Amino acid sequence: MAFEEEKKFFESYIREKNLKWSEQRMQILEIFLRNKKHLTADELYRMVKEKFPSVGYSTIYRTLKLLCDCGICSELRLDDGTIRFEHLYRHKHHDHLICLKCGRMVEVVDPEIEKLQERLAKKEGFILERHILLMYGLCPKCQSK
Amino acid sequence: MAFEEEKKFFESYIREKNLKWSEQRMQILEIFLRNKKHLTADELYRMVKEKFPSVGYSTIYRTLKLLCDCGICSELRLDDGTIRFEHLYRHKHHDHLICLKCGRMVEVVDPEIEKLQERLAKKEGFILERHILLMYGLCPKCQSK
DNA sequence: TCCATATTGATATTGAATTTCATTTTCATG
DNA sequence: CATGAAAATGAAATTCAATATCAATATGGA
Ligand SMILES: [Mn+2]
Ligand SMILES: [Mn+2]
Ligand SMILES: [Zn+2]
Ligand SMILES: [Zn+2]
Repeated sequence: MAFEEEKKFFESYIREKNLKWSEQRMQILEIFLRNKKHLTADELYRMVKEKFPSVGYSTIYRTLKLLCDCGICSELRLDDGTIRFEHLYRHKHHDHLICLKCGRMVEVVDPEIEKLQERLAKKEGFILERHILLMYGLCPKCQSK
Repeated sequence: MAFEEEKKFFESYIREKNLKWSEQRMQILEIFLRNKKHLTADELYRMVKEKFPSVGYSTIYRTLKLLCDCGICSELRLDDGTIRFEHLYRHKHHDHLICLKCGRMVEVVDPEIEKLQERLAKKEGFILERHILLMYGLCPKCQSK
């Protein structure tokens, strides 16, 4: 099976916290990793359910929480309130371009923007910890329709 | 009473849409405007309730929706999912610095950041429509504690 | 193997937001 | 002014994602 590294990482986190390994947790992790980023909890639930029909909704949420806690995944709250989960393990910080028509999400980083944010914060006396930048518009494909 | 201009503006919007003027709507608008920005629906509800004890929760939500539709107020969805409403009438676009400790929100704009966002979007072929930038950190006061 | 403890999944519960609906209010018309 | 059609209101019911509860099950150290 794939994603041995992430699975080992998750397992050590689990051991460290005196939690227990479980088939469900590993299945959820694998399916989360196998699929492209930015799934909702419900989308993930349906995918896991296909291979593992007995899985409960709560287990999805509980496992996602663990995955967020250990840094494998991270929650992204969009403009409309929906929460999507994205890969964080060995992924650097990035912002998002989101198509208003088809929902496509492009991951981007602009070091200059990041730097200017720091400058802006400093001007107001803030010490920045993190930020969220969501840019909404039309992707190339959706512009021609 | 204050905010005559905004009230007139709201009233014309209401007439235009063949809706009806009501005491509640005007009270809600006035209290929304009177208070500093970034209230939650519930905070606004409580404030309106003080002067107008019979008001219902739904009327708050319904009026906030109208105020958003006509451009007097706008919804700001924060990182933790809470929705706050802010003044939009004669207020320009701005982003937010938010203190993680005390919740203080500072409104900021950096034209360079805005420009770089456009550049970044163009690089990916996107046509930008809007964006949300939330910067979280510690405000000056909260740094010394 | 034993067994304390964590995990699971069905179900119930939460809380913000919305919908429903009987009653009240608005306002164009006469 | 009245009148009445249509909109607005507030209480209550409903929605929906997320969380909590809890009896049954699985895990893993001794
Ligand atoms: Mn992403
Ligand atoms: Mn603001
Ligand atoms: Zn698109
Ligand atoms: Zn502060």
